[in-house]
Amino acid sequence: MPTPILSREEVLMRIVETFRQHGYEGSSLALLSQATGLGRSSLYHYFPKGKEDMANAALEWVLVCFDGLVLSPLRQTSQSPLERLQACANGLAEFYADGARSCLIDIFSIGCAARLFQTRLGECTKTMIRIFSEIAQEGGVSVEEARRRGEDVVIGIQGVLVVSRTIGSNAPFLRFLKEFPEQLLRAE
Amino acid sequence: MPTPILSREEVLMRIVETFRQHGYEGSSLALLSQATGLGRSSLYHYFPKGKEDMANAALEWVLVCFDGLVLSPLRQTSQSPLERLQACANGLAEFYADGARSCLIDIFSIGCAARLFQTRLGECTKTMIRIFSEIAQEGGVSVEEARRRGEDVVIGIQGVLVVSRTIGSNAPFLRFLKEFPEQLLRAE
DNA sequence: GTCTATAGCTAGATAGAC
DNA sequence: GTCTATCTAGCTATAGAC
Repeated sequence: MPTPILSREEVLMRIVETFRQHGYEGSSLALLSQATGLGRSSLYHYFPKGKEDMANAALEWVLVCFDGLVLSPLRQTSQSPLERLQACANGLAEFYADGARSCLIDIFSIGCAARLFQTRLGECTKTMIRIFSEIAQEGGVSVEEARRRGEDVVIGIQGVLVVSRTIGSNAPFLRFLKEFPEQLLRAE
Repeated sequence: MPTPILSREEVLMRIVETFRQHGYEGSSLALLSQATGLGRSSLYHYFPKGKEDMANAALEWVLVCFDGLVLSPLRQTSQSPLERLQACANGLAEFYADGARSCLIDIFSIGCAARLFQTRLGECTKTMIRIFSEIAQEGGVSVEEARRRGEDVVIGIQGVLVVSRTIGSNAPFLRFLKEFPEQLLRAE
């Protein structure tokens, strides 16, 4: 069969999807090979250290995507904090496919992947909390309260993904997206 | 060596702990054997269908524990809704070891365990939402709003466990426990 | 860069002695 | 009930031809 030419980004997207669905330990090389259409050897060509390399690249790539879709709208200082948060909500909807996708930060915090990635995962979570806190502060919320609300938003994102996944419905996810911008900025 | 006599409950607790830490696919029979002190053959004696049997028993057992520690305080109709929720918060602290333990409902919703358990996991999540909603209604919250807040509590529990786990701190978990009873019952 | 082949290991599961 | 031994299958990873 003719090898379909996949860009590195397309390969990474499919690897990410596999890890999201099956977790680190559940993503065998056979699955990753099938998902990317690349043979085992090709995978080792792109990722010499094997599965750990793929997971690392997947995590870094997904963080780039997350930044582009979810965080960069928050930096559009030409818009109001509420407008930026609504754009961010749209980014979240796309990034998580309306709640159908899991978060790799959650997935990689389980099992032996946790030991490999825990430092990075902690950094990411703390960064997300900080960024949402800063938006709340821009919206006039006091420093301490903004810090709590930023944490609450990240808690909400992770929690609503788990709930939506377990009940097999995106309704909680969609409700969360609709409500969190005003929750973050509400008067104290 | 003399075989330590473990009750079925103690065995189950250790199996649960293993699944919580390593996930379904990451929990090899070797790990489960080591965690329980039982040889492979003994494990198959107690759980004839192997790993799937163990995971099933672990899930059912953990639900019994959760009911005893977290949900049963909510049924103490001699107390006010707020008092019951504070007792429930204490139960959550014990059940999740102040946020250090993961939730098996989250863990089993990933990978091939998801296919095995998704119906049960959905039931559990929906039941939890319903129970917290009912407490909110008892506290005077309207039906629709109580439904939303019950969902928010379950979202909060799952989310704060993920956040606490990834940043390696129980501070978010402890704050959540302190705040959620009044959040659930607050005036509309 | 992709292929086949295979090493070397560990997985889950089973058999039969005691 | 627990033990040792073992099966088959799948795993990650590597080697070498093309």
